[in-house]
Amino acid sequence: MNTRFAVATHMLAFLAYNSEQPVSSEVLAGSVGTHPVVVRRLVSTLRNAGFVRTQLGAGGGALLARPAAAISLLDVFLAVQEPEPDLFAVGSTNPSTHCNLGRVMQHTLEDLLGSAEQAMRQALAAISLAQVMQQLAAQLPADYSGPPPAPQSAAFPPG
Amino acid sequence: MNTRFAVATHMLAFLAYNSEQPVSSEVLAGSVGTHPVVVRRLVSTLRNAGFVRTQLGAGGGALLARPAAAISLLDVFLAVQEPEPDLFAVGSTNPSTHCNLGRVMQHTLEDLLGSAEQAMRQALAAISLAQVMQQLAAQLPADYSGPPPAPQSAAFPPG
DNA sequence: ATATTTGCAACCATTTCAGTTACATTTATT
DNA sequence: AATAAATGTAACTGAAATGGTTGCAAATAT
Repeated sequence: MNTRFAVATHMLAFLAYNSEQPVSSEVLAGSVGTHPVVVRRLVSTLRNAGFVRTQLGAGGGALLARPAAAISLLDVFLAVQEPEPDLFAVGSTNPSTHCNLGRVMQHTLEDLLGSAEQAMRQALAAISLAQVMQQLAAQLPADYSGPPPAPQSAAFPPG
Repeated sequence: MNTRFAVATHMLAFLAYNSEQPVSSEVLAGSVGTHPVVVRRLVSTLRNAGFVRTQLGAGGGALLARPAAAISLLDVFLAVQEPEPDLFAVGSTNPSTHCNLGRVMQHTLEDLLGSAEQAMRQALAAISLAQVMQQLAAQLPADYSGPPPAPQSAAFPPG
């Protein structure tokens, strides 16, 4: 799997903390550990999905577009994965249509493996960005574990 | 994701049906829709994992090494994926160690997303190859839906 | 005006993957 | 003993995906 889901979640968490003002792609890239253009690509996707909004021009950047409690990890997962990922790639196989087993195998696997994928989706749906923040706060040093710090504070210096 | 899991499951199901005699990589490749060498590569993996055994030489091929009820789809999944797949690729990100959020994000995501992956694994663990066979039988034409047909029958002509 | 920043297209290097070729080895059959 | 059939494995290939990078137009704050 690619890193987009993990990176997108990381970015959203950052935005949730710094919810006061726009965060530039450079700052986000610093925290996430990638290139600003990579960040902008992902932000673009998240903007189309309605999770963030962006401000152009100097002092611009990305902002969370809805409360962290209103974004589930399943939302994020679906937004950043290419259309219909088909987690187990059953659809990418080419079973023989002349072989009876081959003919029905694809359908059967889609059924059975689909249930496993569904389980994963339900687990992701049960986690909101707000919960991610909570878990993060519990692991941050004591002086940062409260609500979002003052705008552009040193809490998250762009490494 | 790659197609190895789906293909391996297809192959195992084929072997479970034709449990009487060895099945050649060519026949398997015919049903699965790939190249015999690709089949042998996968068979090699499944053999190391203890799911199939193989017979060298003329008339040789692959055979199921244990009852279909004793192979879960999680077994197959784990055997066929490269070591520690890390479904969500959290470990492949490089969050900044200078940014407090970056520093704990990886750990937090591994925790939270790990629970989703765990849900998927449990769902896979709950499905045995025998169940796959059952579901297959239900979808095969009536004359094939019984127990395994006679050895080398026309039930699954290698397309 | 100027500096900052997004948006986006284009390109590149790396990796992964499945398909393929080639060939040594093993074994059944005659 | 000879032959044919089959596995085991290494190596190469082409295509696709992925993430990084450059470049530049457009927007906007100062």
